[in-house]
Amino acid sequence: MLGATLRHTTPAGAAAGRIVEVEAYPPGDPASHAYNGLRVRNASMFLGPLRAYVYRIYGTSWCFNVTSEPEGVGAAVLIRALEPLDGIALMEARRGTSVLRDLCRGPGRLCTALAIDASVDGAGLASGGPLELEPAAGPVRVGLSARIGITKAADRRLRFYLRGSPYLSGPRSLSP
DNA sequence: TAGGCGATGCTCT
DNA sequence: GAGCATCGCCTAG
Repeated sequence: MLGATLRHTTPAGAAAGRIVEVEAYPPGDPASHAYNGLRVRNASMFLGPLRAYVYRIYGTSWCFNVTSEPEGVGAAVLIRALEPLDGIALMEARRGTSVLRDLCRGPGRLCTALAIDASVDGAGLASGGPLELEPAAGPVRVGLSARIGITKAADRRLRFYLRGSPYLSGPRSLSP
């Protein structure tokens, strides 16, 4: 996932960014929304690989995940931050800021910038559709750390980021 | 940069 | 009724 490009095309235009930070929520993980089995809310996690799983958090923000396991197995990768690439004016308008570093730094912010909400929950990520995931162009330098903002299984090192990227979320100390 | 806090809509117990 | 895979605004240093 790291280094891949996420693009969302809407009637307002296209917006895209390079994925620089993710967190894994694998099968059997107590912190995963799929841990307690298939529910209405988490149904998209069980659809098979490369599907969108979108949910609302704290009543105010959306979070975007990409499913990662075969159909029937609930697991996903949370996209935590992007490096803005295309449609920057559109993202600035949606976010209400022109600070490039802040456009997609954090899971809720990148959803606002790309206009991702419940309407794309369960959608496929094949090229040609409104939501697209383009593979990384080349090798990337990966760092890892504990995940941010969770309480269960908080010690597992399942947060992955592009070393040296200025577009990472969380405190600097977490991304050496 | 770090820490506190309110807003807000679910799901689960 | 509690607890969140968060954010923006504020203050202190």
